Amino acid sequence: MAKRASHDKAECPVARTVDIIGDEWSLLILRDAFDGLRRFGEFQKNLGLAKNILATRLRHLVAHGILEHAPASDGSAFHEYVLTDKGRDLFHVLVGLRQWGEHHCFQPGEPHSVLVDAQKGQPVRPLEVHAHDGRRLDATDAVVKKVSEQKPRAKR
Amino acid sequence: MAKRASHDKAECPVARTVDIIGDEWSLLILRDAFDGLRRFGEFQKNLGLAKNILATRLRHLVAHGILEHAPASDGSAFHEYVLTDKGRDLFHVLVGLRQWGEHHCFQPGEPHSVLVDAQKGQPVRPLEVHAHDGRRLDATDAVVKKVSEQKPRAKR
DNA sequence: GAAATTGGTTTCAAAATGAAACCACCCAGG
DNA sequence: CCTGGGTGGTTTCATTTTGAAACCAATTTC
Repeated sequence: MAKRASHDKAECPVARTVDIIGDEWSLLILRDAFDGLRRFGEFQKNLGLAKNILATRLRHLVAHGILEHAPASDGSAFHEYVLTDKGRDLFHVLVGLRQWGEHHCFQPGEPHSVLVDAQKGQPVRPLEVHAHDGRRLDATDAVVKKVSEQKPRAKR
Repeated sequence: MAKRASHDKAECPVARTVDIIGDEWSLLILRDAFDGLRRFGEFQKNLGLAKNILATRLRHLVAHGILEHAPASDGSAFHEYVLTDKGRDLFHVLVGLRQWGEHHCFQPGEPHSVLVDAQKGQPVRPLEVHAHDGRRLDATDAVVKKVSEQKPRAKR
């Protein structure tokens, strides 16, 4: 009776995404993956989570094509977990989480890690949402149009 | 012994953010809040989650200053939950989740809701990460600089 | 060839979740 | 003013998930 809710068939893309990566450990695993971590032991050590939990999360991310479980690049017989293209496309999400945290989760002057442009070492710009015509949008300028409200497509 | 992990003192802003909003229901509540939902019953009906869970999540979001529990705007004696400025700053995160889902969680031709510019009705542009100097960056162009690697600040 | 490291799985207790029952307050109608 | 229904929860209890630790097989190192 207490089955865990699933949103994998929702019409809302946010719900489907959240259904896949919307938990604490998955997001932190992805953060570490973007940071270059690859090996089971690296994730486990860096995150400090139980190995069974890590194993299930990695399996899940691999099953959804976000990570790939490939032979280790160091020539050993072990394997490693690397971001796929699909996984790399989560970059914006992680940047968004990071920038919000930088802005709202630290005291003034409290040090935190920073995301910088690898070439110049300068911090990246805050994310912005832009309209199709280039105007900058904030939350009140954008609305969700449900499927039922969308214009029926031209034929074909 | 099975205490839930906490990252509220991490030096990584992603970890702190995820610690606060990194769960399925909180993210979906926020999605609905951006969509204009305000009342307890609206959230409960739209999300279909148990009332006790909703109550704890809302309390948590209010405690962290993301939602505000204010008297209802319709003049009744009830209250409603509205995004604070801090909460509205999560817009980019939700947009990121949405765009990834649009791109990766639907079959070609499968309908989904769309985030559009309220003025013109056009879909919003995909998010982009830009360097300080305006160059567009992808995941491989950006690196996290840990606190320990940062230049000690000039005096003062 | 032995010992340590890696990458897990298994086991079990503790914590979180979910469904349903319950309850207090507000509000509308008569 | 009384009553019935809607709103916004809290409580209770069963089920599920998590987390810690023990265990284990394969690999690598010594």
